[in-house]
Amino acid sequence: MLFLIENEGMGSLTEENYIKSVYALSQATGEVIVSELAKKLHVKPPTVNSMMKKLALKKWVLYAPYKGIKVTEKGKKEALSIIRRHRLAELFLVNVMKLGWEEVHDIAEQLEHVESSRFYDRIDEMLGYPKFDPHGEPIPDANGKILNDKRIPLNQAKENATVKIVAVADDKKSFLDHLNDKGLKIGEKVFVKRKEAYDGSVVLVNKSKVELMITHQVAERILVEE
Amino acid sequence: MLFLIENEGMGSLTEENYIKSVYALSQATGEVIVSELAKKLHVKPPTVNSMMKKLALKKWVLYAPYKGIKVTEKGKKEALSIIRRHRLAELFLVNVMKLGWEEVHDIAEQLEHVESSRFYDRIDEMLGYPKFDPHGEPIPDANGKILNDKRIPLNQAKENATVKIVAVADDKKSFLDHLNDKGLKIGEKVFVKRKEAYDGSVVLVNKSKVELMITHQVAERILVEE
DNA sequence: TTAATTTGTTAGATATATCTAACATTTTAA
DNA sequence: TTAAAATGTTAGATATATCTAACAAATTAA
Ligand SMILES: [Mn+2]
Ligand SMILES: [Mn+2]
Ligand SMILES: [Mn+2]
Ligand SMILES: [Mn+2]
Repeated sequence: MLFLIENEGMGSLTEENYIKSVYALSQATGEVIVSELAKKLHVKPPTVNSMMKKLALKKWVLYAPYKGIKVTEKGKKEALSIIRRHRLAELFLVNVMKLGWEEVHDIAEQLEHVESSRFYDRIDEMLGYPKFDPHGEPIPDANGKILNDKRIPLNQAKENATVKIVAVADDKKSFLDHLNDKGLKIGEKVFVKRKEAYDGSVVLVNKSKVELMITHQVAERILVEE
Repeated sequence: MLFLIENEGMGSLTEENYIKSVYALSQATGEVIVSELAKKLHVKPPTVNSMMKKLALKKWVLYAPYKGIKVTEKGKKEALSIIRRHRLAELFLVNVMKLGWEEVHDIAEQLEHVESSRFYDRIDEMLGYPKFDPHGEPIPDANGKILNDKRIPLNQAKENATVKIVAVADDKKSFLDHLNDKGLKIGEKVFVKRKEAYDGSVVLVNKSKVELMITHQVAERILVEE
């Protein structure tokens, strides 16, 4: 006889990574399609197909053949709990362990799967129940509530206006190394001097009156306010 | 065609756990046998058999049919590196994150597999390059050097002598909770009043002149000096 | 020293997570 | 509105890590 233990509520490391990506894509583009997920997770579409069937059984997603993927409330809660652990870990690595914001993401990808509420409760406490991670991303609270903000990508900011950098939409090392080189960081105010129509690049003036140019690729990953 | 990537030097989480156990058993009993490893890892003997074949291919162990398991220098180095990460993690959790010594082992079992030398170098640095973990176990240095000490289990200490508790040979929560109840901790000096011949229990007098009795099971897991 | 017991190995099955090849459906373009 | 392209699914294979059942070797007891 075969006993299938459903393991309600908990997920394998792989399942956790899938639901996190499903949630992230659903935030960006509404509907999630198999091929996008496959690209994001560096797997082939059939792999996504079978994993989505599995997550559908767990009620983390709704999945009908050829109809795309929708996250359920349950799946959203799961994703936010992982995102919370990821962002708390990143802030801990920067604020307590004094690592650079460009090197913490890969470590947090591992720490987010540590199973121990004591560990995360202490991190949260030591950091003073923080609201944002080192990249300016909001940290969901223990109930999965997350701040909904009105930040825009820098490439959508108006010309001849001063904006404040409040977050980055990418926390990979290569991108953050590039920002470090340009001297751009969270909290910094910059004046948007010109947006080139041809290639989407943006010319900024920083607080030391120095002019610098960033490409569209970079501008769309910098989130600003005002 | 099939390309087998040997993945030299690195090990999966499972392989890491096996070599750690092989090393631990080899320290305790010299020769490691399949059934002991199986018991320790809560798997069946055939599982150990096939994993040992795999580790033998990686040159972490020597393994001949019916001849038992021997750790190689390479395997020992691997094991000590994992033990180093485990013990650094435990001390970090106690000293920096202020968790109790009885609750850190299970978290360290997960943290020891985090792949990031930066993470462990910073922990080491923050702790001031410590020599012992919260349970008194020596922390191997980055080259795998580990202190070889002359501590003995409390049940082997002489009667009518004062000894200092320097380590515990078990860091599971149930055992440490028990020590917490008895008020016994690392650094504490106790007088060995009597060792019962019948059941191996030990009667101690603590520094407040209070008499307390511990069973053989507990005494053999407390390591003392002098 | 044979027989019983313990210990170890092989063979074959199961579960997870992945892949490729073939086929099906949906969307887009002619 | 068909044909082509893009996207998704199924079937079947591979790799890892585990198991049970059957058998083999070594150890221990009678
Ligand atoms: Mn991140
Ligand atoms: Mn982040
Ligand atoms: Mn431990
Ligand atoms: Mn320890």
